[in-house]
Amino acid sequence: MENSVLQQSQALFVRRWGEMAASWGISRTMAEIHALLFVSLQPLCTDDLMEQLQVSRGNVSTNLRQLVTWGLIQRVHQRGDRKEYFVAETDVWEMFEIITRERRRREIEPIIETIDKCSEMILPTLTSADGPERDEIVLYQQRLDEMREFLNLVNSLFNLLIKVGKPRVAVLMKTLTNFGLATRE
Amino acid sequence: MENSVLQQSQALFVRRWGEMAASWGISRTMAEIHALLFVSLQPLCTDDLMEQLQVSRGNVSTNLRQLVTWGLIQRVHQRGDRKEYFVAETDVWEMFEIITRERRRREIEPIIETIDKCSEMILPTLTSADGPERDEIVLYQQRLDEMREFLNLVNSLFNLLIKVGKPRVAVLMKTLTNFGLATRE
DNA sequence: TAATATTTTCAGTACCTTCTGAAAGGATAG
DNA sequence: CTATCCTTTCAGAAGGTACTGAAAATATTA
Repeated sequence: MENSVLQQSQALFVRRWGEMAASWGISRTMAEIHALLFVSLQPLCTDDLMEQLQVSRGNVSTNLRQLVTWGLIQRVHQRGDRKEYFVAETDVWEMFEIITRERRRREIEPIIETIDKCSEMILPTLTSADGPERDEIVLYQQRLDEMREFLNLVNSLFNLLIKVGKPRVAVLMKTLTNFGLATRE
Repeated sequence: MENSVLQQSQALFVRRWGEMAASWGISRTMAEIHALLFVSLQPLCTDDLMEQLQVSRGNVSTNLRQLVTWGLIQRVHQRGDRKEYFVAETDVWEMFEIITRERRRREIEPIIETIDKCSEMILPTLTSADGPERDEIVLYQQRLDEMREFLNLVNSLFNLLIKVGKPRVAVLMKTLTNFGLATRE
């Protein structure tokens, strides 16, 4: 089969998507598999993915399983074919929710917990220490608080975005833009 | 020098910060150096960092240079000491702006450009193709558009957040929360 | 100027993640 | 049941990133 313009365009998208994911700490191949399913009209099977991405069966299998666990793709069956096929979640907004929920749980929550623990640790010393040592503790406490506050903000923003959801994003953006203009000094 | 509670707490924070950064595709050591400077009252020199993080001089030197390039830390000089010392940008909001600006430039812009290019590529074929092939192209175009729209939204949100800035974030959050409540079905 | 202190660079090494390929496991058809 | 088709697993290999340590470069002092 010759390479159609459509295939060339899709290959370009898939490659770039993989590169972007790699720089965000996500396996390149996993992202490429997801991208390929995302742009495909028909479900794809393991052999399709192996051929198009030139990777091994084991690699495809492992990454498919992870993508299913994330909830970013689903198994589907074709009548009269034993093979398993896969389709991607194609609602970009849903994808956003899935990814941010999981990454917040894995990477934002732990750092928030750690910050709280760090604050607790130094609490008793704040009352006992004095002089330059006390200054150091107070400053450290301040910086922890600021970081904690910022992470709270990020969390709230994501929650809000997800709650607002796709249908009302346009309205939200308008509100935000107005806000930006209205409070400009 | 014995390990004070303060030092233990800071070490905990530094370690966790490094782990978090690593899962976001940022070098663990670079993040640890930044975290250590962030929680320190005094500027630190290469030897301080080498000792506390147990890494080599070359490693510290390279990562310090990168952090300076990012604008996340600055060189400072101590009277009567030849050594170079470093301090971190401690305004969390400023840090956020620096990091998001750079990462958007490196990782969001390229994928947006690629999506536009992918769209352009298939534009001519849209008029010529027909039947199932045409369906496939139309669907692909739709998915590209949705993704493009989503990335635009993300960009706008970051721009707005940065423009609003630290002092007015509280007001922004209140506005957003009201919005969330007001449009809830 | 030379002597000394400090930083930077980078070739080689270590480490960690991802990938391969083949064997084992599992499902379906005959 | 056996044969066939397909998927999963995982030990070892490959590849890529980060690190070390020492030599070179640079800066400071005398």
